[in-house]
Amino acid sequence: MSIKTVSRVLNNEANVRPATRDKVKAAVRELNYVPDVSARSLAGQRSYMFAMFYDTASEGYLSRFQKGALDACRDANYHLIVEQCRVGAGGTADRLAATATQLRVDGVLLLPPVGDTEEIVERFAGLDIPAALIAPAGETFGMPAVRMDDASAAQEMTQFLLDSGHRRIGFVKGHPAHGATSRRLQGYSNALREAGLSSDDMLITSGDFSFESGVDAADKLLSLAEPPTAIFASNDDMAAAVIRCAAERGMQVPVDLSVVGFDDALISKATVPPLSTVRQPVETMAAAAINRLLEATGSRAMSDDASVANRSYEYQILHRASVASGPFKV
Amino acid sequence: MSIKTVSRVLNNEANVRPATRDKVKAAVRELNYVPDVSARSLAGQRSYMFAMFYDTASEGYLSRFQKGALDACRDANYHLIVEQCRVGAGGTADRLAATATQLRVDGVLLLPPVGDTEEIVERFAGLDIPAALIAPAGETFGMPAVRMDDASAAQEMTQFLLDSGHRRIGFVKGHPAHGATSRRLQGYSNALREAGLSSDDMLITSGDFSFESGVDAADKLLSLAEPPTAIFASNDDMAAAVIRCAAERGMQVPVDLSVVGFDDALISKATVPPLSTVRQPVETMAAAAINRLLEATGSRAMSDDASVANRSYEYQILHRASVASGPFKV
DNA sequence: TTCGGATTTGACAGCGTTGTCATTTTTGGG
DNA sequence: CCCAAAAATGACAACGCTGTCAAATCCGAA
Repeated sequence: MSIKTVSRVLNNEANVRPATRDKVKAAVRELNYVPDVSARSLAGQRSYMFAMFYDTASEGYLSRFQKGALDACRDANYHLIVEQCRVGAGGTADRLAATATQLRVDGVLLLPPVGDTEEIVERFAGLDIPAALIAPAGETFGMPAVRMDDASAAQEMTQFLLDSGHRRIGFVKGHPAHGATSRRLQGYSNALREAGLSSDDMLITSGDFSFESGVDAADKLLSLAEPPTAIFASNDDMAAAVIRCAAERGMQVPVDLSVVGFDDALISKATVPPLSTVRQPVETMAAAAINRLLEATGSRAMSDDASVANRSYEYQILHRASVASGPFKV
Repeated sequence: MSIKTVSRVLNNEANVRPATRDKVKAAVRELNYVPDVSARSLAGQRSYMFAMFYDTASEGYLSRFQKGALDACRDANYHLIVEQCRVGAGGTADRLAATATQLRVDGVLLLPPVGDTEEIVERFAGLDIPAALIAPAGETFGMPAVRMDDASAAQEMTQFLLDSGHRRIGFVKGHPAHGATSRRLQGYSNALREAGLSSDDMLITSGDFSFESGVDAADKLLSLAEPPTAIFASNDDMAAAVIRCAAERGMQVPVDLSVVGFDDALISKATVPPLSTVRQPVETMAAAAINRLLEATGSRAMSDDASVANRSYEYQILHRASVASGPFKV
């Protein structure tokens, strides 16, 4: 029983007699043997490692995404290296590429806004390391991408506000570096346009997904001479900030102001009233991204699911108590 | 200029002539060379990798901790592998040990409740892989531990409620597997005892750090014949749930009920009114844990800071609007 | 200028796997 | 029962570094 035979068994290669295979497996269990990942990646062409690059994800997004990715990795006996970076800073593309190279990872996950950054995406397109883009904005250079139809979700949510009778609907944008930001704004605008409403630039404020930026945006919107009767914030943290601001001004949500968010973050259940929001299948998307990388590595049979390249994932609109309907003055 | 000399320069070893060193560095920059981590860990005795094992951390905790750890890793040119596990499940200790071994990591971070699980901690004590325990409950087997004085913080917070005139103070416990859970309860009890109050078991409810468990606990406490005038929840998610429940019952916080939490999670700023809470230096503790591992690996000079072994980290009590004072009926 | 010791550099053998290819064993047909 | 082809197994180099130790170079003092 040579060392090579053991290797064959552990890698599930063909041409090993069942009896031998069993004997090896027994010994492995007996000795509690685990193959050394470093040696494997040095000698073979796989490292059993993926890297996940992110900048700043909202708390809930990071933990949900990471969970989905880790579950998928575990199933495939892979490990996940996480790395934080600043997409704005110079040399980030080089550093990420260098990291992926020296780590010999079999693939990388580029979370937003990393996968939205052309310089970085282009860099990985030039490397021969598979990269999966999560919710990217622009050019994918033929790389696998996993995304949700943010525009439709935002449009649907806006439509819901319109259906509830709202005509002046404020919008709080997300972080400009994220692809989702423009797609969500797009959906909002589409809904207004289809309803025959002219969009009022005063009603569109900028934000960066942070609670604080939501406070600023809400202040601006609620101080308007003609304030909106509903506000759609690009994520729940900012929506919660809007609710908080409204409360401070003595406004009652949803009586005086309807508010909706995006993400179904934990915070959306804690606000009073709870927020209507959009739930993304974050864990599923993370797992899908890992599976794409696995396919690229050739370690996973192309499933039907996978053959639907770059498909969009289903969102879900959660109706909670933060929206009121009624006739509003125009 | 042999390959060995390059190795010496990259590892900052002594006995390389400055001129040689410069030449090598120039070439490295020129060729964009990065040493292969797998080869390094196979040949040498360091892998430049740490592993972080966690079960389920609250969203905010995970992202803050991970950030602190990653920042510290980056400074030392280390990488971080994350792995999720279920401490309750059988064989977890073996699997974690196997993972750490096959990965050749230079150390592991055991987050709560992983580092609270005797079986797992004991397993790592037997391995020769340095392990740092984060906020552990029990025996540390001589391993480096990084913790905060949860008991003092909870006691101080409870004292604050007492000082505000509250005499019936409800308590919502955290997840029983976490060491912090009993320490926080301890602090609460201590404060009551020192105030000469007999503790009422009816006022102590169980929870598991989740929002939902907070709802259940709040329902129980607020349904009491003699309900508390203040509730101390072991974390902010549960405290937010308490506020939400109170609101649903038509109670005004803090007029009818004072609520305090623990963690300074994002959610604590979103509640109406915002929560008084305890802020832990999570990032600092994570960085400290990494530094301990670095010391254990011998790659970091023992700093003064470090010589204070297993010291506690400073918390901060944040006073926000969720507590009212006044005379309450006893 | 020369010598001895200290400093700097390099040659070479692994580290624990996998890939390649040769060798051995098994299998089935005549 | 023998032989060829197929299947199973093993020998060995290589992956890109680091550790060890020997060789080369440098330095200052006599």
